[in-house]
Amino acid sequence: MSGSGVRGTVTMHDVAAAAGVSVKTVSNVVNDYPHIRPATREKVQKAIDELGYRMNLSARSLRQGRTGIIGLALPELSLPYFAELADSVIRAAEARGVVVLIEQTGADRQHELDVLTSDRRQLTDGLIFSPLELGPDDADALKVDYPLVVLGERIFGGDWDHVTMNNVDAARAATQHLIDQGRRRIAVIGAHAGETMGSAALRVLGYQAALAANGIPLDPSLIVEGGLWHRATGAECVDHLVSTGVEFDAIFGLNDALALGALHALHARGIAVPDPVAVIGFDDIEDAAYTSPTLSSISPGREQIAQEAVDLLLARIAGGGDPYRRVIADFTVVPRESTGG
Amino acid sequence: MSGSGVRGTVTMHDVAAAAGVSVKTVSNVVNDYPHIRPATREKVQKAIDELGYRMNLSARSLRQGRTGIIGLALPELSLPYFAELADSVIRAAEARGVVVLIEQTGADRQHELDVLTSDRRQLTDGLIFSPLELGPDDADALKVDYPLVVLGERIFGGDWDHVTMNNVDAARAATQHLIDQGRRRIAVIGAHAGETMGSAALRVLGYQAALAANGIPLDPSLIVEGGLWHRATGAECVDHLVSTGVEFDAIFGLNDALALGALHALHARGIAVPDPVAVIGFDDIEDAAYTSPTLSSISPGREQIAQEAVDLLLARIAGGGDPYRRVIADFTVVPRESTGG
DNA sequence: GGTAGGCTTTACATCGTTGCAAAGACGTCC
DNA sequence: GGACGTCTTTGCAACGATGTAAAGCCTACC
Repeated sequence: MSGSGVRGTVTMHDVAAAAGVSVKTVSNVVNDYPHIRPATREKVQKAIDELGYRMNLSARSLRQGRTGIIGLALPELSLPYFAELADSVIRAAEARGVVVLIEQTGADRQHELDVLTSDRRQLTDGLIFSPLELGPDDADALKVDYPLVVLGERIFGGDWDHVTMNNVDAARAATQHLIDQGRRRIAVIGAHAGETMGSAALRVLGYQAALAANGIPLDPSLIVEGGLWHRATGAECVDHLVSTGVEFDAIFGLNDALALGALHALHARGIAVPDPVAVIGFDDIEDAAYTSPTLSSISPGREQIAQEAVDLLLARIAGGGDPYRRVIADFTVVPRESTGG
Repeated sequence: MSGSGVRGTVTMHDVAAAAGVSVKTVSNVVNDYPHIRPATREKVQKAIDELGYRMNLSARSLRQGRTGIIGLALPELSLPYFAELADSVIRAAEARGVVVLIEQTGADRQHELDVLTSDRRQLTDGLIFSPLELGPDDADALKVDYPLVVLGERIFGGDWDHVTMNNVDAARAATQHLIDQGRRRIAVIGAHAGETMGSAALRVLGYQAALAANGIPLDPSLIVEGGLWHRATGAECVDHLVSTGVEFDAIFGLNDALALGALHALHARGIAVPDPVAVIGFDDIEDAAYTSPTLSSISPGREQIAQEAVDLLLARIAGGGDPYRRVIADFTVVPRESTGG
């Protein structure tokens, strides 16, 4: 405990005094300024160790205009996909020496807008933003004066970096996988009517493309609306399908939560999976490997998305007016029991 | 965009100049100092609005020694219980005007120790800490000079506030629930041999108490070790049970992830739930309501825990040398299909 | 009319760090 | 021997806010 008085009490001044050098020299040592005589560096380091000096980060932030914190805005952590994404982002950030401040928007449009202009942006050097409700009309709101990386498919073409995946291709692959298992009456759950951007719209496009490529007619009654992609919604969609009496031999949940809800509802009605009804999800959350039956899904390259997002953001924070980039992460189909895999 | 130049460019000085008052008066207005003439307040507010002034939080932090950020250290967000806990903590914090910096310890002892002394503690006004690996021997490490609220059951009796639940009673209730369904050969999965503190030990105690209260003999072969409370561990525990040939008609997973893994393994072996084997978990994560069959569990009052933790922490940050408190959250048994409910 | 005392406002120093520019130290080269 | 260039170190002035203490302004009361 030598020298460690009240918290934050030891300043560079104290270290400088103890080491017999100027404050600036201490600063230089701490910041690895190259031109320091080894003997000096040693003296200073010794004083630092003895006094237990810790740099005051607020002071440094004030001086440098940087906090070392990045923001991550997402709908909510209780959605497993976003929890896992946050996990990956935090790990990636930690590996690069920054920390993460998480803000939940609750998938509320106004809240998503607020996050962009919140006072908290002061605390962060940049923001990784995963909007669910903003649309192309809100592009102006994204014209912010701090580094921004946008995740997802809702808004394009602005002055920011973008990390996304090929939703159309991935959904096509998911659908093709079902077709390969001999399914022809494939329901999609979680569609968003009227949208042309966003994961829902793009994934439905992929679904339609796969059907077309296989000469399977599109039956609109197999496309079920579902606003929030929660488990409960998935169950409701299945209830809807069953109650309308449509025939179907497979379900494509536009995300895993929907698919989990679907599994639940099918089970409750005594409909077995994968026969007569196969199910595939999207996101490949951890749960998918532990449901009964296990859930086939699309793995969106979560780690890759997180790392790319953090890298892009940090590069932007570091400066350099590189052109804004759009990174497309890889996906893979993960077959499990729910599609007979 | 009037007046909003480069980010952070508008300072109190600018506002003061525009309003024709001193910088301190601007500060007073911003901080709701009571003795300000309405006319002055109005002038200043007008200047603030026109210039788009935002307070520089780094400067305020430096001056006040507070950042408005609280830390939350937990094992990992990809464990649903902790994701949901983080969700609740962030909401509670937001309602009280502070933000949350999340650090993952990966359930690694050294990492848990590091978090307590990390440079990042400089950025936070206090810490909510949910250790998994620290034990009573590490109590000294928790003697920190910043506000600390500890969650869980691993360490007691130090100078910090504590939010926990009655693990023994809750586990007893879970076990009693199984007994009430006529079960007598109840396996417990996820036990930690040799521990006397911690959720595992306490929950096993509750389990034993329930057996004793019902005159059911304790069979050690029904207590299965399992270090990390992940889904995979739960599956392994069941595999172990089955392979040793022990007879059992119920499984008590010491948390829901274990129970989910157990459901998975039982399903894979064609053993139905709840008959012949009933399953109950602990934590009542969202998933529990959507598994097939749905999973009975113990709801630990997550919201309450989060709110109490944030309140205690903020009270401690605000000062006042109140005696350290220990809050015990309420729990409820949530019966679902996996126990025949 | 003078003054005590409360309400408003202000100037200044300060929080702990880093950028800047310049000073000092030292060796080299002509 | 002196000028020059490089390596080290330094003092000072910021960064943008707030605490302190004091000054100015009123009102009220004697």
